[in-house]
Amino acid sequence: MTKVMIGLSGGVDSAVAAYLLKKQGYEVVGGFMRNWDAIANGDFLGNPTLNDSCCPQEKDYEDAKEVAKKLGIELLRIDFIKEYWDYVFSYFLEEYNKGRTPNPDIFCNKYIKFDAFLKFARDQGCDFIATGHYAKRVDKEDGVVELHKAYDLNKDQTYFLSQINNEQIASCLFPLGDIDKPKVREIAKELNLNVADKKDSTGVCFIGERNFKEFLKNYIPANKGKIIDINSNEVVGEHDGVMYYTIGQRKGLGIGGISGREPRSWFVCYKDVKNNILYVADEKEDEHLFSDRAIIKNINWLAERTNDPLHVGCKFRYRQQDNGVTLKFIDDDTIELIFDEPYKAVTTGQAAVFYMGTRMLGGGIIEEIYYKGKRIDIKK
RNA sequence: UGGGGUAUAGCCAAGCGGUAAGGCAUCAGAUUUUGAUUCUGACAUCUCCCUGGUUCGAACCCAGGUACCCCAG
Repeated sequence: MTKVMIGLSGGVDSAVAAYLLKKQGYEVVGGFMRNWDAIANGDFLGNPTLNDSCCPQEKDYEDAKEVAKKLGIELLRIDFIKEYWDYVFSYFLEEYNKGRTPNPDIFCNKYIKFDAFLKFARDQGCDFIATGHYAKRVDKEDGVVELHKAYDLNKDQTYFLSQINNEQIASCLFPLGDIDKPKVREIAKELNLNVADKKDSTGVCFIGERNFKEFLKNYIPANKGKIIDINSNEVVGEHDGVMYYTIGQRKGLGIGGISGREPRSWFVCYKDVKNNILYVADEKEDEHLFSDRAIIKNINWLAERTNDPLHVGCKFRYRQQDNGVTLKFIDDDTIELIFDEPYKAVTTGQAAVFYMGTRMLGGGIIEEIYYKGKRIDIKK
């Protein structure tokens, strides 16, 4: 009998995924990962649950235990706190310190859920791991395994899986690939699962929904500086540290009305890390927010390598529509992207993920961005 | 201590005798397994710098203060 270890998070998605696997005839065992320890990791500022008698992760664990009991599967608990810090969080901090905006969850998948956890599962004698991600595994006749967008395009999470390789994909099952979220909730209700109505979790995985700036302050000290209007060069406000902001951001700038000017919303369009200056524009469609070309590094390519330019769909952030781009390999680890038209707020450190139809071809990390021939992510 | 101007929520700013527009910011909620974006809602009620006065009624009129700004010195 094929043995599968499902990552049970204590949420509704993985619970239903576990049920579906069982129904399909697999021998299923659950694995609950714990990757963040607020006390050990010095996570105090802005931590709303620090003083709670039971931290939310323990609540999730209790939920997962109840699900496992109900489904009649064994549940193992694994700590990856050190691995998460070493492979995901230290990278995350490095990126922020460079003034970029990383996506930790993509690296959490690459190094924790689809690597450390996979190894653990293998040691436990499992043939596959499975998760509650919304993504579809497609097995071709020739043995090739492809990863496609989920049937529920609204919940599709292939963006977060863009750094896992073919070998990892081949070792993983995604039971939710062909059903949508409402159906998942429905199944959970039919099974009378305790988590049937549990709210979807958001925020950085394992850390959760938080005041992000306060969270970062635990690791990146505040450093006040000027906010400058990129168009007029006037000082229009003061920030707490350029690291806390990201390109395209509107909230949290604290810029009020300015005498003699029409009151408008301001958007971050450039971060001068060296001089600790935040550049903003007061127009939603300001030219400084756009770019038309990018260099992508850390390429994880799942399809056949091509030297010819390829026109594909590209997401520069989660839940964004596919943007048309022409992709060209510079070398194995570098891709140049020419955009069909200028796109807004493409941000270094974020992932660019490529699609051909529903198939995810791979992805990489946005390294440099250009507009009209000029590099705009560094040096104004 | 000559002249002129302005004082309305955190910031801009309407209002010109009839019972405080709007925007920005902020906060809350929705959306969201990154950071953002987006959407919805809340947000001056011993109140309009202070003290008096006129009036049925004043942020708006009058008088006297106070603060700041500008031009002359």
